[in-house]
Amino acid sequence: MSIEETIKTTNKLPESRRLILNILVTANHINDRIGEALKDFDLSIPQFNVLRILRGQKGKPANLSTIQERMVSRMSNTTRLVDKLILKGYVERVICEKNRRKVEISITKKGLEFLQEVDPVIDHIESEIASRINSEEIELINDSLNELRG
Amino acid sequence: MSIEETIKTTNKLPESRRLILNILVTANHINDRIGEALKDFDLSIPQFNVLRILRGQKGKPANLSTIQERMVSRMSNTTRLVDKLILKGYVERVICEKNRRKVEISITKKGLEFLQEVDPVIDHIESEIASRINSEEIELINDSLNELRG
DNA sequence: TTACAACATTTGTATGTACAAATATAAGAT
DNA sequence: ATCTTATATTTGTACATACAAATGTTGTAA
Repeated sequence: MSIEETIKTTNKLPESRRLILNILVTANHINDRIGEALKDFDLSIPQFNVLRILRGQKGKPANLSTIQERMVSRMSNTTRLVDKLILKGYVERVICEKNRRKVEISITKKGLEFLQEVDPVIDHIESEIASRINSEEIELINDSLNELRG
Repeated sequence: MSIEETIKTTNKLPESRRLILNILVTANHINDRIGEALKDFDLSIPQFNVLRILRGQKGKPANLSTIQERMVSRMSNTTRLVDKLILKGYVERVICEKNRRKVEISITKKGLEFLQEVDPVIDHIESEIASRINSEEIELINDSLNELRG
């Protein structure tokens, strides 16, 4: 379905706007699907991303600014986001000995086990979406999107 | 800059996740830029989209569900969003005579004039972003993204 | 050592959004 | 006419997010 059909506009859009709208609408579509799947796990998308970032640290704890710069969507309150994950027992927070301004955050065993449950569900959605186009097309999009971000 | 560099991960990502992340990160980048520009006009992105939808109606008023289905990102409280725009004098709301369940919403003269001020700023951002790739690439992305949404 | 700037996180407040329940109207069935 | 179901919007409540100010910490210069 074309972007015009999707947002039900009959107006002729300039090339640049068509592209931008298409990216935004597609991103929303993806977020909707992933967000819906995560709901079964009582997890928001930002929470899920924090957990994946922490797992990617492979044991090495991360501080708040590290998490923030790796987030897919930058957000302004990582403190409270991490609080939620601590309440659920998925992460823990220790004040850094060397630099007491910093806080070391790491994923717990429970968090890792939980992620292992969630992963296949999300992987499945991501694969299903991506499988609609072939590898060459994927590579082309990736290259172009990298350019667009400048 | 590759998606891996952008989100600063050293882990090898599967092709599908690279694509998905790339779309999401690029969409965030675009939203950040547009959102920042709109801040000068005291307008949020959803508010801006509602105004553009109403202008697209070319005088014909729209009801809430019409607005909702045309929104780039579906949202669950169009009533209050419209309230904000009414407070600013950009739109007006009239209860439909024929079907009193429906509400007819239309953009005011002030709203149209305001949009004319905002438009060139947003157009400029959209063109600047899109100009980083050529028309063929844009068309390829558009086609592929349409496929991805299924 | 004190003072000051830079840094890292946290908190307060306002605003935005999601979801479900409530309201109101319309259309059709009995 | 009354009851039920479907439709369209609004409201209540909880939660999320943005932004700025506040807190606490470190390093450095007078």
